[in-house]
Amino acid sequence: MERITRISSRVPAVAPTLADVAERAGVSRQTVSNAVNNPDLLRTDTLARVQEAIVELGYVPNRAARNLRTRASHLIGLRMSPVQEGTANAAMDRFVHSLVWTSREAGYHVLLFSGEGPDPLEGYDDLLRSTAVDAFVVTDTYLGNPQATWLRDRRAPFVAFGRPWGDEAAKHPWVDVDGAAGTALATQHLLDQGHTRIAWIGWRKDSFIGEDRRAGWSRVLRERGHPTTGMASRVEDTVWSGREASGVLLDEADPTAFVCASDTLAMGVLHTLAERGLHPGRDIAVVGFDDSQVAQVVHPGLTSVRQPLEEVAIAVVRSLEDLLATPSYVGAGLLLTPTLTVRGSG
Amino acid sequence: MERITRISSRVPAVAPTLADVAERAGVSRQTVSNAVNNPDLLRTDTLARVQEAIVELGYVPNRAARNLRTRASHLIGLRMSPVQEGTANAAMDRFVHSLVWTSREAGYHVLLFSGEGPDPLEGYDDLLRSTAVDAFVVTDTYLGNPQATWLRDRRAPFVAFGRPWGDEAAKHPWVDVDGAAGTALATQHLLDQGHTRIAWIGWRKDSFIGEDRRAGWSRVLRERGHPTTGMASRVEDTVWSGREASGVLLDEADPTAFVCASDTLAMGVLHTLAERGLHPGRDIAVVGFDDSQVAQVVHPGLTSVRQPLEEVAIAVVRSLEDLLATPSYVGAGLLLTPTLTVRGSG
DNA sequence: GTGAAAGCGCTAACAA
DNA sequence: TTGTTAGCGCTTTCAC
Repeated sequence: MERITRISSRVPAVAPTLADVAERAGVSRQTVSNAVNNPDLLRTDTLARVQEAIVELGYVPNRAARNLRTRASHLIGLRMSPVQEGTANAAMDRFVHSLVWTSREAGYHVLLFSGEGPDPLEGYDDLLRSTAVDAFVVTDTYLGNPQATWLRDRRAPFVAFGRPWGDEAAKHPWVDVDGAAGTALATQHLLDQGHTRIAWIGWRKDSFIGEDRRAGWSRVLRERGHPTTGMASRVEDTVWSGREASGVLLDEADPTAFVCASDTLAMGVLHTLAERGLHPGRDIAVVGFDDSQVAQVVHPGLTSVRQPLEEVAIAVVRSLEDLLATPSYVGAGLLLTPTLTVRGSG
Repeated sequence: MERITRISSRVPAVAPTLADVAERAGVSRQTVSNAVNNPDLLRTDTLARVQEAIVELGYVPNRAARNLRTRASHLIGLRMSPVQEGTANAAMDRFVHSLVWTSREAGYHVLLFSGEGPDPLEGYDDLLRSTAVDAFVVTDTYLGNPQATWLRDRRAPFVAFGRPWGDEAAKHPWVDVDGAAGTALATQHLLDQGHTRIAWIGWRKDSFIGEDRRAGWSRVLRERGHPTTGMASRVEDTVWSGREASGVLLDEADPTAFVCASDTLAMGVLHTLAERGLHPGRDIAVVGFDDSQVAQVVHPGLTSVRQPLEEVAIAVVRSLEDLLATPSYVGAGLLLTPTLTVRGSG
């Protein structure tokens, strides 16, 4: 049975199906399917014939049909949190890019969804149960949210970018960046420059990540016998807070350098310095965290801890593949080490 | 025929199907389908009974099956271009956020794919022909790329964020932001502040967008009889270029203000000012374009033209709905007007 | 190594 | 208003 006539060789009016290819190649539909998915099963000449037909017809497997049959979508769900205006949250966007790129090579695409509304978890549920996605990449645990528990209860396959803070017994796969190692690197770098009075501006105490990053700073200073008391401030993650906190610290603790939990806070420090006629890097050193675009373009360049987000994405996708394999495999959590990008500010 | 026993009421071992709901409600599968998709067709009491069964069973329609049957995926494809390190390209990320948010309300999700490789268009083709996405949102025409032609030839449904530069006869739906209006706004703002020698730093002449933005600046100045000759520079979109260009202009044209085609270039101007001990906003005014995070956090705040990306996303999704409706409808291109966010730099 | 049969879960078209 | 039939395009048995 012939299908609808092609209007042009380049743009068929109707997409060819397995059956079309099979007819053309003189084999059964099943053989074409095998040629696509298990080429090893075919005899070389059969395979060649089928592949030729595939090219001639411009056949591309229909995803919906395949998804229906295999009960998989080859889609990874990623929830986009609302934009944070006024902060330098480069990490998320860079991570998305890396994830898209990496997952492509693994045969996955990234499905973005926004998780706003009464129940932030609702989006996950629908997507999963409607078989729209195979798994999720969760970045919110990164903020200390215990939603991993919820997802596990729903048997939702997911890999977290961020440790299961406060739930060390968690059994889900995760990848994270060692914030303490990053700030230790930053602090060490400042010590190497001759600074000894190094202040910390970080987040409020209820932030696991904030405390982690703070730990790197305090550990290095204590190890070297330098003061930490009175040298630290815990504030909101805003430029304004960074500006305020650095002003107070400059007045009261006489630091010559600042390590900050974020580029946003570091930018706040730069505000204070500018207002006081001090030059970052020359008079006072400043180090931020995340190596955001802001750090890259501001004068004279903001030294910043850079998370290896490309590697994170690779590890996340690898964990995802393990998780979705049969049998499913969940490896140990992976902690990656950030680097320090040195620029003019210190 | 009873299905596999549920393990718990909350997490069924097997997702319920239409048939399960139908059996439970004592109706046919089709009626359940109607209850979900065309509730108006049902008698009130039948509808109620079916809905009750849906809730009890926690039924969620299987997307793959629906997609196969309806030949639609309710997915919008969006290509992610590689990250531009060292520039303040906030627009794309903000737009993605807006698009995700807006398309959700229209029942669409956003599928991200990366278009790298030998043929940048390959990704589009596969996605479309495999019925993975219903349509694309194309942001690259935004840079003047004529790939719209390619997509049209493939009969790929798409809406462009960006005018069909150089192809005014293009028939595809598009939404764009009036760059000239934005820079006109910026220039006018500077004139209102008393500036008369206002310099331009923009992109190379082969950039349609760059020329568009430049036109707003030059038009306003000419209208008011202020000089433009020797007041403009066309460079690469890098901080470094902005720094260089502003240095030269300051030396040779004696401007008191700069309007730039991007925040990246504006940041370059800030570098020059910092190096010369000049204060942005007080000594020299600087206006950028895009209202990036950089503009928001840098000292003393960078005045910048802000694109209404939320509105763009809304218009894009609306166009998409029109395009995918039957019969398909393509309205006129829509040009939105940006606003000016005034900060310390001018 | 290849083919035939069956069915994934859903909805368009029609019949009742 | 509701039910029946058929089939979307694919892959998983299981024959041959």
